[in-house]
Amino acid sequence: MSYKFDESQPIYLQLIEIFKTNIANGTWKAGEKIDSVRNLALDFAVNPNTVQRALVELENIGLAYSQRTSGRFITQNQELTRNLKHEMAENKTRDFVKQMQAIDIEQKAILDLVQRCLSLEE
Amino acid sequence: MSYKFDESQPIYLQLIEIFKTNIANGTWKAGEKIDSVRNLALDFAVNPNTVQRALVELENIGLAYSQRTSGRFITQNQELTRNLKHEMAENKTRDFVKQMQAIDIEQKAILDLVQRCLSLEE
DNA sequence: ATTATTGTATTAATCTATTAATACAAGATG
DNA sequence: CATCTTGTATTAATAGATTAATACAATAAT
Repeated sequence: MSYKFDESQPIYLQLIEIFKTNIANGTWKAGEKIDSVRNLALDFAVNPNTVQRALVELENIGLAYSQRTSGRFITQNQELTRNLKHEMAENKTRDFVKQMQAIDIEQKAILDLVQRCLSLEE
Repeated sequence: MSYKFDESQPIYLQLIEIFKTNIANGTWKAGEKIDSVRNLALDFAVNPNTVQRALVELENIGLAYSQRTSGRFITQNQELTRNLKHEMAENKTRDFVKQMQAIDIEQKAILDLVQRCLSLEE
């Protein structure tokens, strides 16, 4: 694995984002077992406590649960994982539009930019 | 003024973003004088050193310059301020699209979301 | 039964962002 | 000339994120 972390943000927050992304895009499926804290820490080359902190957050929002000795799992609740994807998509869109409007980009120009960016990848 | 800062990122980085936004959207025009470090610090309710740090960054990328005792100014170079707007717009678009693709949203869905978000504000 | 692996908890150390308190230099202002 | 306002620099203190080194509890694996 081995990610590059952004220096401008705490690693545990970036881990949360990565984990949520894994759930949203189906890399981590509902009910599936997650790799152990220690292994994840090795993969991401960070301290186990940092991973632990991010995973506890994931539990707090109901996306995962842990079983003391058998490991940690993604929630069985497929409703939740599906919602996550939509929520993330809508939040990111809202943020994006807000930022574009803050620098005074017109509606049509926003759509054009997105379209152009998408068409670069076909 | 008085902004709410995000706890997930250093304030000086958020200040840089705010200042760049001010330039990009024309709030701070090319050649104009900026408020003093001390006043900005009061406005944003942060330490003068934090403002100073952000402003030095602004100078490093050529968007501002300081005159020892008369104050600090936005660059006279209108080319630069115009470019800033375009660069920011393109970067934000690229980031946005990347994030949306990371959570497995299809091209058409991305455009739909943006369009829906924009139409909510007319 | 023993061992290995799991999550969890604790405590100290380190590093960095921020605050805070100043001081200095230089030009503008009165 | 004296004072005020600039930007700038320095140093110490504080707060929070991260690392580090362990230890414990419970259960799965052997």
